[in-house]
Amino acid sequence: MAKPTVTSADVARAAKVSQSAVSRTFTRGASVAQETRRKVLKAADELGYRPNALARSLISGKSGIIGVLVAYLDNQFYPVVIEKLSRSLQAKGYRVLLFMTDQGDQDAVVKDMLQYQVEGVVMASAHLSSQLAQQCADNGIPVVLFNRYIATSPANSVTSDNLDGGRMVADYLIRGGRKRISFIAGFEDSSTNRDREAGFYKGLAEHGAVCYSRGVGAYTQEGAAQAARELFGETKKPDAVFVANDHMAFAVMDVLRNELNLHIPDDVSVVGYDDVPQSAWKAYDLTTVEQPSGPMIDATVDILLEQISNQDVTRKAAVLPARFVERNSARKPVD
Amino acid sequence: MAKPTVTSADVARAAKVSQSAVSRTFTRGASVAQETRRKVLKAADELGYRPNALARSLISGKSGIIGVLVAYLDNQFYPVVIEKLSRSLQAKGYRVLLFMTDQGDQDAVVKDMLQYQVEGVVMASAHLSSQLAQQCADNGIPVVLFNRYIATSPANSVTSDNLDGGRMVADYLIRGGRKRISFIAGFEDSSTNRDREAGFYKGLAEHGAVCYSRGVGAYTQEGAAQAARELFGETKKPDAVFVANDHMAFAVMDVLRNELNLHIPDDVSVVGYDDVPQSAWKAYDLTTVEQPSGPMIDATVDILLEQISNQDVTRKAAVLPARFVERNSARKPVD
DNA sequence: GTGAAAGCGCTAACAA
DNA sequence: TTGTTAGCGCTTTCAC
Repeated sequence: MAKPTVTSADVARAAKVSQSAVSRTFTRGASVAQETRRKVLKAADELGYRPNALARSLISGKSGIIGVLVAYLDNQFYPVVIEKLSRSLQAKGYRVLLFMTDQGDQDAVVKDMLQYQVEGVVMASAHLSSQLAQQCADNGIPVVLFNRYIATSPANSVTSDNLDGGRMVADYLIRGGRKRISFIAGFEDSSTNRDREAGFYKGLAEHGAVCYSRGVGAYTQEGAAQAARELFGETKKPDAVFVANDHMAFAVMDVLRNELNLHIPDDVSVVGYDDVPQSAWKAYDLTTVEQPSGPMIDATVDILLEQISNQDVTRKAAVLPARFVERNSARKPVD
Repeated sequence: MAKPTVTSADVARAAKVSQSAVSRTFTRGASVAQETRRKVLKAADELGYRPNALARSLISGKSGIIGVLVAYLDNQFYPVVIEKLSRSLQAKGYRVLLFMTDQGDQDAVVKDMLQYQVEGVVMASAHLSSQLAQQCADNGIPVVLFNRYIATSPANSVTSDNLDGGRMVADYLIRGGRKRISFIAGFEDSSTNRDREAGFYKGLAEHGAVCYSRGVGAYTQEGAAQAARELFGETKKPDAVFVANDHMAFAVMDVLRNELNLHIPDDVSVVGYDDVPQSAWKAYDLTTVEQPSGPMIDATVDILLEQISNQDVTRKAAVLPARFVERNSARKPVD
């Protein structure tokens, strides 16, 4: 288990060249003669040399690390995002330093990221004090708030058009002949929930309708299940429910079917939001609104890389179009 | 957007102490006088100083970074693992450098991790050339193969008792009165699949039974669905099927119910493996075998940290007990 | 194209 | 306890 730590100096010695020649050989775009390069690579290979990225970062001022902050991975939307983000960043030559964070320790986490000289930060944490993004901005580090925004923050944001998405849901349910349409919220103070709910109400209003009843699921399945039990415990039950995300919608469907013996979509229409992979699973076959995670990731990476290279610090707010995905958990409009 | 990069020297100057005094103040366990520490902290706070972790790592030889390699996050088992692993490591003062890897680029990824001076590596990638783990071992970096093992590798491994798990499934199905019991495999060359399958056959044999038919799903839902269609396309259909993981089992259940109009568990018993969160969702209510992800992560972190601090490089192979989880996708033994 | 020399920001002896 | 002094392994002028 020897770990002799081969350095560029060792390689230089073996190849009988200067240490800088070794450095140049491993630096893209440096001018090295064919022959020198060959000698260096040969020696490096024999010694098992690998450049120390930390030392390189120290002097170059570029760590090649992007910090990613996530609150939880229960909702499959986030694993999908992490996978795509990670792959995209890797392809561009960056690495992901991943942090899971609860509300409590966010401050320490951001501090830690900063110490590791991350070149950019992606925050997909639901609760997010606007101060944290500010802290990064103060250090000149670009931040992208993913799937959330804070109006007062200097941070960039990438979201999908939750307002329009909510509106589409309302429109679809009304056209499907629904009369008593309810809503189960996520976190009431999250931007995603606010926009989806506002768009939903607007859509109802366009048809002269209003929301029949309302519960709060706090983006958890237990919360959503409980909210469903309450909303459907009334004598005059809703005939449709818009749930603020798919993750909660699955729990709602389970309660409606298994505890309340309601038939979906005949007795009640259920619509979710996100279009996570499970929505397409036949046992749920959930009508929902797609958040285009691919394009959202692309936008995130674009903004980040651009702000890392340029000093352009214009605040960007990308809003990608939402797409209604019709499946079989909500009664279809007859038209 | 100034980014003046405050260094310890700047703080020293402001606090009128030496640069080393600043360093000591930010080094746990160093001896600094109350008064000195106070002055330093005050100056640091005013200047907005944060120690550069990269510089620190360079000299201390400890990066505080653990590399984590994952192949894909479709199967919810892995997001759960990543979340727990990440939280546990953070709590112990380490950070996670996350890499998604396909078969093709594994080599480059490991090279990259090594360059970043990771202190340990967790590999949860399904296909894994034993050579990679070897490479890390050569550099004296502890490696834990998570949920997989390679007999010929010097790497540690943490798994659950897949052999016993497979055996329990066979036993349960037989005791449930099943006669034509089939198996849908994952990756045939993965250790998880090999052990689950071997244990399963052994369990059948103990009752004098054999496997009725067999398909391969390659741990994908499409593959599993196709395998199910084939196995159940025969005139004499199976009356039970053990699917090598939950992720595939959901797809199998969907095919059985929606395409073949079979009733679960009356017509056919389905048993999965992993006990991912979705298994408890009522639409599936999948009987399965739990892999204890919590204890598995604990073991992983323990092994890693111990080998990082000690030079004890004894190869460890932790095998945690599996637990049968009875739900309602398989006919229950009457006993 | 190449080598010498000067650091990047920090920790860790070593004296004082 | 404190300051001084070497570097950690690398990139990057700068002459040659």
